[in-house]
Amino acid sequence: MSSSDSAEAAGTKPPMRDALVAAAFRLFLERGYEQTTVDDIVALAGVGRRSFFRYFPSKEDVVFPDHERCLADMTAFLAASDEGHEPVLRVCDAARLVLGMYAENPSFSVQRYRLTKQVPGLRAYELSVVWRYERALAEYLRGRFAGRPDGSLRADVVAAAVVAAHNNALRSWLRSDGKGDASTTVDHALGYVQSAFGAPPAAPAPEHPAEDPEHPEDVVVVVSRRGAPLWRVVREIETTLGRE
Amino acid sequence: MSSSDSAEAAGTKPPMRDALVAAAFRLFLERGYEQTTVDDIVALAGVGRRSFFRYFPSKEDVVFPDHERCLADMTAFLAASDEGHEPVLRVCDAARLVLGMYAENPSFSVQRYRLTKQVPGLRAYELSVVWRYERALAEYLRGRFAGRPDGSLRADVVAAAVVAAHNNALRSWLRSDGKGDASTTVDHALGYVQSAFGAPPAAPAPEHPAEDPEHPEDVVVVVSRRGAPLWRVVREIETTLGRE
DNA sequence: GCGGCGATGGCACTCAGTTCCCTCGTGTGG
DNA sequence: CCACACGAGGGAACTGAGTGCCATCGCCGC
Repeated sequence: MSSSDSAEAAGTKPPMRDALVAAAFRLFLERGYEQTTVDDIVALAGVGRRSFFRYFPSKEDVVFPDHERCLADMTAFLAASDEGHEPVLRVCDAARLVLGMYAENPSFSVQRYRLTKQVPGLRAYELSVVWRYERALAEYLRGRFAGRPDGSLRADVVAAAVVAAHNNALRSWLRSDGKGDASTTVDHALGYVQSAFGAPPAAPAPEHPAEDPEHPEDVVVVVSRRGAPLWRVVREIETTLGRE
Repeated sequence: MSSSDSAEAAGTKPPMRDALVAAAFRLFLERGYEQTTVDDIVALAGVGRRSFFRYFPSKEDVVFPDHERCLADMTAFLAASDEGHEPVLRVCDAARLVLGMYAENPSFSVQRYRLTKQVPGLRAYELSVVWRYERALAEYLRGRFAGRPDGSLRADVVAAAVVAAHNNALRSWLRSDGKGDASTTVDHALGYVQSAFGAPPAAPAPEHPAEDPEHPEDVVVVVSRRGAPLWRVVREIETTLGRE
């Protein structure tokens, strides 16, 4: 955003912006989001009404004051990725970046979660924010999957799955008032997505001594194939091994 | 919605609602969405301003006049599903239901697509609509996956993947001005999701005579497991069989 | 004819968001 | 020292979406 540009570059934070966020959340928690007008917020913060809209293009934006910066961080993270990184793993790490932002201020995140949960307008706004994250992931994957058959489809589906897994873990963490360990939960959720799309789970610490990933001689598979499609074989193995 | 209740029951359509939609789209296409006020619409339709908001709770709703009914249809479809239906396959069929609504009026769908593509407010609104579809799918899957480990996570991820695949195919169809066959495209996209989540692709016409899905005796798998995770085994089989 | 009653129109209001202009402090060149 | 530009903030007035309230009209049963 325009405000974070100069602020981030100079390292100084505009006190007015923070004052507006603080005033807004006090009123939102006291009497509810829709019962609070912008005039109420600026009156409490002691600033002019016009200044509110200088810092936040809409009333909803004050609820998500740092998503613009986080989105920029994620975009930069993905742009800095090269061919050496496994694509699905990379977008999972990008998702972890977002989780980190939530985990920085647990109490603030929990308050906001309670707000967005019960205010339809804020839920809709949050959707548009999440959509931009998902688009960023999908765009990155689209570039990495270029050439593969159904590259664009795979990119969209994987991005949606990663975002869904991230949000599932995040919401579960937020529902527990930010008490537990967020990264553990999200690692597990993203591991499921990675396993579903054939990518290795994020370094699950090999238990066996000196296992060389180049020579998977500890995996011996004998398949007697009589025309069964792959999904049938996979399901057979899943039930045989007893659910991963 | 309130209006479609009585209309659907009686089979008669309120002419006023349709007149408002027609007037709105004429103006939206002529001078753009944001350049058209609700007063313009009601003036062209020859009705009172208050009546507009009786039929459409917001200006955005007039762009999606039948999604409320479609969402109800999908909910009913899922509610009518019993244990006999494979869950992932079932939500894919539910997604096809939505596609059918778009395919009913190709020209209208294409016009709306062009509109939502370039108006941020409409894109945000469409997200909230899509979100409700996704929630309906996820709720259904949550019920079907109850008991499985990570049932809620799987439900969210699969629902998101199905919606993403559906939207990818739908948008590709809309970009081609609704010329090609929409269901073929979406079948292919949903087939990818089904294969990714171990569910059978949509009835790929078994080549072998009288294959009984209850007795998969034509699949013989022998796995010598020495601590390898499932994804390694699956990858091994994939390379062995040569990519499905 | 009379009294609901549902659908509609009309008016006034709130509030988000924008436009335009003012003020004030700060620096800068003459 | 003064004039002037400039940027941050303040504030009045405006547009437009959405709501509440009430009057009106047509229709139906009695």
